[in-house]
Amino acid sequence: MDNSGYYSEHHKFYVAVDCIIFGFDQDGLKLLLIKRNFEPMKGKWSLMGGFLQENESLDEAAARVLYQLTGLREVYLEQLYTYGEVERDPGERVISVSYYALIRTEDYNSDLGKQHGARWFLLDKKPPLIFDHDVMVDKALRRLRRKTRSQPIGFELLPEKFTIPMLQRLYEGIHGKKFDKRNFRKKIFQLNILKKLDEKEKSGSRKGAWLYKFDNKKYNKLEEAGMHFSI
Amino acid sequence: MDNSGYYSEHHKFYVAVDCIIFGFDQDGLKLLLIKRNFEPMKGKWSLMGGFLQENESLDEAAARVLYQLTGLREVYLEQLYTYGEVERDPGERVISVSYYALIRTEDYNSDLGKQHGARWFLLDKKPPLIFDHDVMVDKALRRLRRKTRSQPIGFELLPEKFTIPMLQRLYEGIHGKKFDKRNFRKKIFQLNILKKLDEKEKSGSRKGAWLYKFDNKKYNKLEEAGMHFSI
DNA sequence: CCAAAAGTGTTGACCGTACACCCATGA
DNA sequence: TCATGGGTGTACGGTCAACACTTTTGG
Repeated sequence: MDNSGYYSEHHKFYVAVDCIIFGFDQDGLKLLLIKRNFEPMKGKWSLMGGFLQENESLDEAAARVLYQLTGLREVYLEQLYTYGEVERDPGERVISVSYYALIRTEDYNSDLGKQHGARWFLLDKKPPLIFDHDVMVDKALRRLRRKTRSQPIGFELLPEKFTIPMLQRLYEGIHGKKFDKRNFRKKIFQLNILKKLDEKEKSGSRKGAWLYKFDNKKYNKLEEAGMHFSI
Repeated sequence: MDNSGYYSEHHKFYVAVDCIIFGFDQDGLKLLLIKRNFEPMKGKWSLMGGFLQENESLDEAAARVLYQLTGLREVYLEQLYTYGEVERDPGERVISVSYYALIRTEDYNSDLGKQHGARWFLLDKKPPLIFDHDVMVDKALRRLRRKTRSQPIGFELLPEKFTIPMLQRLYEGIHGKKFDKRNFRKKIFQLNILKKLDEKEKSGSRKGAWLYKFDNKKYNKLEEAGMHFSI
């Protein structure tokens, strides 16, 4: 089918994906950033990004870019927003589609990261980023806050076995405020999506905290029913 | 600045915007659709769209496309999602950024519409659309539902002066269900964003219903304070 | 034995929802 | 006078937020 008659009247553009990569450990909620290795803005901190290729969808491009930096596949990855200001990239006109990812820092392959000059930054200690990347991060955080308020995503950021205090610290990191632990436990347990294990995590305290696993089966049932989780 | 060394390794793509245009009148919530006038899929119903040009941002392109069809500027217009499947447009690879708009059907210039073969369709009587446009509409409706649940957008769909029963019919159209009128009034008035006028609209009933205006000043104050409106 | 984090229940305020009758008027 | 849509108030139940003390144990 030749449609060059119609389509070819129009311009073509570079299309990129940029990934806002969230991670979580005992220090708090973090972002994975890289040192940009080409001009313009070479050497500045930046989100990990890459250009869309001919044979891949946007989702595939985002997954590829994420894989290149972290060695991870099958992670939580969601499209956020598309940035198309004419001068947003001073080098060339580039349309950038942003995605955010939630990964377990423990799974992350730091050798790959080193090759890209990547580093984790606590959210509130993040350096200024190039272009409109700060805006992208801000939007990602707002989306993450909204999503975690209505669905229990965020478990993607925790190790497979986790304690309630860890989960609470995660939610506090995401929302940037403290929650009452009695109310927090109440709401989490009401959802009935955790499986209690017969193990304790003893490194965080003398007493030790019980470990839990996320119960996918129960969660999927709940999701179909259309739950609401209000932290 | 010449960056061709880096950027030019990559492919370029056609980028389009597609507009989901919502309107509202006494019949209910409607969508403005056009008959596509070029191949592939010529003659099929489609969202109004257009290709991104070299000198405009995505937001500008969406506003231009909307203006071309409706003659309206300064309408509520918000980016939704970007579609980049390789085969989504069988004619050529096109990345499409979707936007949704809320317009007053009374303001709409139907002459321009006719030139594009445009027609309003009640949401639940919409024909099947080309490509992934049905998915776009579905996503737009879900976004509209979510937004109108937390912010009183939707007033953009009403004439300047409107009655509470009209407003309720609008919200019922958006959410696809009936609300109790006492509770609806209570919640609307609690927001304190309406100005009661000294006029009645008498065409809808014998008794007549009081007309109201949306009070922008009060609304803006409220919005800063971070209100929540739960229908 | 003590410091430090884990764990546990109750109450009051507010909000959402369900529900039924009178009002004004044109025909 | 009556049919039609507009307009009004209350009571119950559930959910959210505030709040303080006991438990465990390594050092």
